[in-house]
Amino acid sequence: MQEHPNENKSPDIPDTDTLYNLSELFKVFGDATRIRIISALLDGEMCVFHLSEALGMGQSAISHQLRILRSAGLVKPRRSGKTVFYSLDDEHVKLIYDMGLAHIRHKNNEGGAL
Amino acid sequence: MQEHPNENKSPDIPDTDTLYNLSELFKVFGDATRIRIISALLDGEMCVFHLSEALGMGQSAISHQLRILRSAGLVKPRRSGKTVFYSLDDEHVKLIYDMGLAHIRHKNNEGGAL
DNA sequence: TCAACATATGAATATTTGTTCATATGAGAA
DNA sequence: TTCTCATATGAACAAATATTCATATGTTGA
Repeated sequence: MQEHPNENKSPDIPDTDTLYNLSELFKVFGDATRIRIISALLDGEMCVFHLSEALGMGQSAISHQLRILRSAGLVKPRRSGKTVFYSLDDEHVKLIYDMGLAHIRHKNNEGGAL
Repeated sequence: MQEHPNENKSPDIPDTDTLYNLSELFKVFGDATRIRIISALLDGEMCVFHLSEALGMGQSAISHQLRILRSAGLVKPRRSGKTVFYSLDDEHVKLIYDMGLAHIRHKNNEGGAL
């Protein structure tokens, strides 16, 4: 036996279909506008108009991106009168977001050392 | 004042530049070929030829994608004679990958319930 | 040096995708 | 109902991107 950190030699390779879905999920995170929306929603729900103001983009562009985020199950809408408030659907969203940020910062900090 | 659930009003919103880099990171995960490469490398290093065989794709396509993965700091090469072995650069890669899988499975399991 | 092999790279092409513009849907107020 | 406001949607265009083909780089062995 070896004392390497990763003991689980699981040939747990998901099928191609699952990996495709996984790539589709990350693709949703892989756009600057959508990430900015997610980032804005970390502090709580926000309506479409407010989002478009915060990001300095047209309402239509935001709405289109919200639809993609919604289809992916990353955000969910709440209607209140004429306005629709969006919020993160799931704690996983924040976890994935934070994990990505951690990676970036990790890479930034080793930049000078290597 | 209102008593909304999210009290932590942390204006910890990263600057647009950082969020752009974050989206670029997720964009790298957001391709089926690259995710399959990452998935294959979870079990250990693999050479380019073997990877192209495992994925049933041309060597050039794999090489192109490996370059993207390498630039993003997700995989690293190790040369041994003529062959180059690739492995995951960083534990974060597996963490992000696993987090994404967890999200997908989570969503699949709530599909019937909601 | 030359030949054979493994990988990397560049150009070209086809597909995907984000934004804009115009318009449609839907809710509240009069 | 009709007007207005907030959001959603569809079409069109521009930009980004993955794969293929051809070729270059670099290593090993003769």
